Amino acid sequence: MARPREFDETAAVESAMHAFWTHGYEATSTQDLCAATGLGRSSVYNTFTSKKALFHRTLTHYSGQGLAGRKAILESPGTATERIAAMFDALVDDELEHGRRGCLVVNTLAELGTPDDEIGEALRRDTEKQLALLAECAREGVLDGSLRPGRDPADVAEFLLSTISGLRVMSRRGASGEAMHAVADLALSAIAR
Amino acid sequence: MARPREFDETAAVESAMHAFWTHGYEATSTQDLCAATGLGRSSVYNTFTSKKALFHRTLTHYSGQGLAGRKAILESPGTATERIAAMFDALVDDELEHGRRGCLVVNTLAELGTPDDEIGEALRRDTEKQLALLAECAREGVLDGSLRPGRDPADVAEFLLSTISGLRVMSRRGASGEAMHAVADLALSAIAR
DNA sequence: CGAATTTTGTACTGACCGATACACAACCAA
DNA sequence: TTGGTTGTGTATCGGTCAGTACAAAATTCG
Repeated sequence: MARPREFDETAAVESAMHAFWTHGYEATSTQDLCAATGLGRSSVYNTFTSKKALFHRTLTHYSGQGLAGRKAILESPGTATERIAAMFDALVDDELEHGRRGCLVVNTLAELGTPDDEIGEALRRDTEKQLALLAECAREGVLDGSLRPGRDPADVAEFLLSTISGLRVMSRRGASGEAMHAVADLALSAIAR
Repeated sequence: MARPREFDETAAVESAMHAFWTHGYEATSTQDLCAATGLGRSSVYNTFTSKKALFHRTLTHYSGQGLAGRKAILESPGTATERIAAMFDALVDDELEHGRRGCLVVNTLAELGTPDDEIGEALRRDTEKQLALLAECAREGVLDGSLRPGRDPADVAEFLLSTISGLRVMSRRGASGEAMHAVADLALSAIAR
């Protein structure tokens, strides 16, 4: 072995993540990334190869964290309806507390679409996992009687993810917490028993 | 007077609009705009002042067109529920036909947030007008009996706009037409009698 | 201690960015 | 025809972009 790193790689990824999150992919320059992480250019390129590779790293980190948090909420005790309501509450709270950054995945989808590269693949994978998580919850809701039966759980999952995306966009445009809660409540009323 | 323009200004705005729409604000260079419009740099800058000014022009053009189309649908004959369903159908058809560009306003909100300048103002104004249109429809729906009463029309409008945004993001990530229709149907079921 | 290996800081690369300068072309009014 | 005015094409501006070259610094192992 040789000279050791003078920084924490995960911390650097998180700093870069916030830079990309608030300013978007294109508008975040490599200089911005150096400033955000506190690293020199050499360290950034030596560790992360390229801007795009660092963004990909950032995206998978974000996705992993987000999915873990959502999974924790959707697999907590209570009826499926209660858990979905808690998920919406957490989303709104998060937006109000952290300055309406929206969702990195949604922001990236809107800015870049679904590119035919590893970025697009990361976006697709995140979407699939979110849908799987939500569909499972929809199935449980029918069993525990808190969700209306008769709908395809996959459709319910798509509806919930669409509502989540809608709320993220709402937050991005500065909508009030009350308005966001009202939207979540209406969405819930479409599927709750 | 002097030498006349050799191009149609509105056509140039529409060409620029499609460039911004598909690639985003930052990723569209002034060279791209010249190529898309067929104009030289001089003509672009002489006519539109700057990239940002052209984008603003593009955004207001988009907003005006979009609002006019939506207004035509939401003020057509039929119950409010039928008209809202027609609006969703038109949105899904539009996305399937035109290559999943999403909505320029949603894409811009996600990429730039709500900046404290004329761009942000244009985004806010579009949102306000969309909400006003949808709220009026929600009010009519209660009167004609096709929408469930008891909800604040402003909340219903926020819910519908959120669903629209969600569908636009869905389209951007490549969701199927069936999935989008299912989401629209579920959203409608939350507010229809 | 020194040889090998990796990180770090500084300087730099060519390419492209948005925007401009300016000569010239094209038109109208007189 | 001529002078005034505006549009267009070409060349170019300084600045910033993502990425790299390379030497000095810092560590482990022999």
